[in-house]
Amino acid sequence: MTVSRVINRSGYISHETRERVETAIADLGYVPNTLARSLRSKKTKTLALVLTDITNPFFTTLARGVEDAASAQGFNVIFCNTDESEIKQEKYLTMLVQKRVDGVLLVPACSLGRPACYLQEHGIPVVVLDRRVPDCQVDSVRCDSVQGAFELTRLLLDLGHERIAVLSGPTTVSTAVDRVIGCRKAAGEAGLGDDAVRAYHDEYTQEGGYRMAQKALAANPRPTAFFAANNFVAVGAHRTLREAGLRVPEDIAMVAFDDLPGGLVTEAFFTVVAQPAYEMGQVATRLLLDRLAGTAPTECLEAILPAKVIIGRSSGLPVESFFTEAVQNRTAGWDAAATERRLDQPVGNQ
Amino acid sequence: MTVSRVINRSGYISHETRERVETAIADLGYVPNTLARSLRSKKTKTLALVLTDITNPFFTTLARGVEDAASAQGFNVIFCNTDESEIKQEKYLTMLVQKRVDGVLLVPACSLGRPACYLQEHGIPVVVLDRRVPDCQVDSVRCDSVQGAFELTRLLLDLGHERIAVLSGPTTVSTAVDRVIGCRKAAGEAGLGDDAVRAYHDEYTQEGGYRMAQKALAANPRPTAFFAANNFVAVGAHRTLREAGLRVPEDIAMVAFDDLPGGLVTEAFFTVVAQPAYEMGQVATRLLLDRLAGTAPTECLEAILPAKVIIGRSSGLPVESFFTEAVQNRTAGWDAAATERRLDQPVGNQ
DNA sequence: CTGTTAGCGCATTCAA
DNA sequence: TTGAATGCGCTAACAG
Repeated sequence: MTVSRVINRSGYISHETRERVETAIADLGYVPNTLARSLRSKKTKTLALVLTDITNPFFTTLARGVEDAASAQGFNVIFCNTDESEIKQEKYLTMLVQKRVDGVLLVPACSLGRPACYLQEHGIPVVVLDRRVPDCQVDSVRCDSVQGAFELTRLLLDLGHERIAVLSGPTTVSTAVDRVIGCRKAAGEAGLGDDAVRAYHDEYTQEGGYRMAQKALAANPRPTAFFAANNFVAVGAHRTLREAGLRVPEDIAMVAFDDLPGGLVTEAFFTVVAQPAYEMGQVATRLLLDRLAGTAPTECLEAILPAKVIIGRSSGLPVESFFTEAVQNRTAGWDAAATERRLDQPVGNQ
Repeated sequence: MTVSRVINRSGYISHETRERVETAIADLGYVPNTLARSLRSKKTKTLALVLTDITNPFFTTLARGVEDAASAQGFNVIFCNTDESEIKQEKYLTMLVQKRVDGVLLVPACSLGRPACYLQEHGIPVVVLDRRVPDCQVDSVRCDSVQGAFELTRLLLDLGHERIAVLSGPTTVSTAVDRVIGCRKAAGEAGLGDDAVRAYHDEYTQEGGYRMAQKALAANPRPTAFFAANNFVAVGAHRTLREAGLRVPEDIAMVAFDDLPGGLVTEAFFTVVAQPAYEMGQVATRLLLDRLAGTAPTECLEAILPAKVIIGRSSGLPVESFFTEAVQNRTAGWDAAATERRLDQPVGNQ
């Protein structure tokens, strides 16, 4: 119909017919059907964000970044929680292919590349978020976990700690592995033996943190500092310490990965490496949209965003904050300027 | 094609053709197109959850309840953040009509019924969540804010407080209004004058709480207790108190609406009325799905779920917890058994 | 049990 | 500047 032209402002239309159509639309309460449009155009204007748990404030913030960036270009976002389950993840991915979403932002439930490749094989562009997937050529956006853990550990070493317990996540998750590596690296460079750092692995949850902290406390000699590899783990570990009657930082020092948003916490208690979650979401989404638009370079991009150390009371250091030095950006010039501009602003507080 | 029959397991198919089709599907990497299916069947198997801010743990938890209940029946969920803006809300609602979602769960950005009616006029069932909308016949699921505020205030009154500052949300939001009413009601019944309760209104954010607390502190005589009408406000108000060098609860007692999830907080600091966010999402979604299935009764349902008082250190009371007595449920028998079964379990911790 | 016909609502292409 | 024809991929309703 001519109606289509009116709605999409395409082609030539006389003022008269345009108005006639517009009043008819208003009278009938007509609303165009996106499904039919998408069927025809093979574009859904829809992205998907597949993540492990929207309940985690880190992902929640990231999700806002994604949604804001997407809706700025008229795209909608479907959220999918995998709960770190590969079964659920697979279920969601096939669903997304069936729905013909234009692109997917994926926080992989495991460290394998298959899921991302699966989408690519079906012609759906993917950006992997937060975690590494070694065996797949795919765009990705994340922070440098090794570097962040390295700096956080340096803090502890400078304070004289020589027995550190790393309470980390599942060994299938790259961030959990990398944060242990970064911690060990710092201890090694400080000339400490391998037994200076003891690593524990469990779920990235409060319960996991609680359990790992119990195990760590049972070690002899007891660690003098805890390194929690994520925010939930930190909270769980702290509960263990409180129940054991141990004070932080007087009896045991703590540092952690991932900030808690300012809306949730009255004061900066934990010393953390805060990842720029909102910006990660934004950058990843813009990259994905650039891919869809054909604006991005053909090779596969990898954006490593800077994290920020925020000193809270838990480490025993005087309270201040600073950026990590290592601002890697291997995106070969892609939108780097815009990205870094954003990152001049503080990325979190606790 | 016969293919359709194989995929949908509808009608009769010989084992042989079925297998032939299935191998072909596997060979070709064929994936059915949901868009075309929806266009034909006029069903998208998609719900939408429109809320004000996914960053708030209350809504985050609610969203999980929605997603879990929806995906249990094969439905997907689109999330939309309105940031309390009616403009954004309207934009999203028209988008959802265009997308022909099967149903909408709506946390209205304002207290008017228009948005809900708009959807209903377009044949999309709606369940309103968390807030009242007086001028519209629509299903709704929420907690009793008046009752919750009443009980929380009673706690303060029992401790001898006679000057209470209610730090509430925007006057356009029903919960913000109701929580003030409940507080006033408790003071009235305790025989206190109108000046015993002083109400402040601002945004439901940390900043809002911070500002309101500053104003409240400036009053002469100073209030002896703060009632924060939501979790973010509580955190902001607490920051004000800390900056003013006032201790909680020694110098000023605090109670608040909305729990902070266990994963985020190491100990129960705030005394709160915790709303069963996850269950609210679940109940609302099941109600909506029952509507879609034609299983729900024809009249308009209103489910008022019980909240739970959790005693933390902030009020100055000994720490324990109990359910509110008032478990209203005006859902006329609808799934009430299942709902209440769920609610026997604790609904939050902090 | 299997295939055919037709149409969901839109936009591309071509004709008027 | 407008309209008519066509097909996106699927399934309801029939035939075979």
